[in-house]
Amino acid sequence: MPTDSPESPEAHEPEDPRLGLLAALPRISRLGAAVNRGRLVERAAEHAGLGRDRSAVGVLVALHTAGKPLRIGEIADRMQVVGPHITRQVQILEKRDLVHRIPDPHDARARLIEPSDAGTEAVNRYLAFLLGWFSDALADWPRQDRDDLVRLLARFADDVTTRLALLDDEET
Amino acid sequence: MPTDSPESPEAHEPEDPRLGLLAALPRISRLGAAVNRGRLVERAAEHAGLGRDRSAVGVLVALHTAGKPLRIGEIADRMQVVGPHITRQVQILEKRDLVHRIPDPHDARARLIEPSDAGTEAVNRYLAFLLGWFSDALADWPRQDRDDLVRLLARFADDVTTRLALLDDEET
DNA sequence: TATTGTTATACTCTATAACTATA
DNA sequence: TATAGTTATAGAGTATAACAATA
Repeated sequence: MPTDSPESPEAHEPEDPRLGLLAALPRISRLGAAVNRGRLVERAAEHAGLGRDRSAVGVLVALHTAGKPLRIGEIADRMQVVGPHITRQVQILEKRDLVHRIPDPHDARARLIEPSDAGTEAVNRYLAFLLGWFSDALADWPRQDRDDLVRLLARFADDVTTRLALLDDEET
Repeated sequence: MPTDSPESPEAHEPEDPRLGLLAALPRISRLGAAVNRGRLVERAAEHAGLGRDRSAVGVLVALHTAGKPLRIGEIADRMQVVGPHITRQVQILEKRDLVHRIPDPHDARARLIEPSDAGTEAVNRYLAFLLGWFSDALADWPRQDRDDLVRLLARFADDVTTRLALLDDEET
């Protein structure tokens, strides 16, 4: 029995939005775990010939998403990790010829990280595998719901990303 | 230029649903990272007096979500990790008196893990902090969008969880 | 014999600190 | 002096294998 309902004006009383959100948090967590470190992504990586280097795969995905070569720092920001971690993942990827380092024309301190042909092909296979799996999961959904989910989820994630950046800034 | 558009019959041509999904994947990943291991959850844990034990916090959240004592194996399943990991996190939590082990009346091999009063209070503060932050992020959204997001996200996550369980089963 | 959990061990992920080179 | 990146090191997160106790 709710303790904080000073009035109940109508049958369609809008419930506390926090209740739905509370239920959503663990689900976001599980979803994130599934996309970041479950057997599904393990399989996808295997299918793409990427071994079991989750973090290095993340770098390739970040490069794919950006659609252009990125500096170490940019990759670190997008992945929400610190620089040295990316330095090492990139070294691993470079040893496997999945990425190249090219000089940044605007700054001699930095290098741009660019996927090789093999890297591009691998990340494409990786994403195609994941995409197929999630498409199957949504196959029975009404188109409207599917569209809404993708649209709202994108907006939500972008809002959250923006606010997290503010949080980090204010920490400095 | 798209290479796979055999026809363009109308302005509102429904685009390939995979395109939106492709854009959604990295966002799910970022969202998951924010909820599972960013500075936000670090702050929330600090605010709740839970130190920096992300994984142990996860156990407390799992217990809170379940609303009842859970066995080690059940916690591991819900968190998508293996048993020994949970054994250790629970040992840490027990040392801090944040959980208790009680015998499982139905099976002498197992024990049920139950949050202590301190553990319950801590996880409540933790979730309240997170919930407040996410509520703020959604504060400017139209109520309809907010409701849709929460509803569709929950359904999606549950679908995915079900399908992941099938994946694990078929691996055995 | 199968299942629940624990112990022991090792590998991956990620952060902090100290440093180098360029701006 | 500030910024981009690297090296070195340490700690958290997580898995696998071998085992114990109970079903």
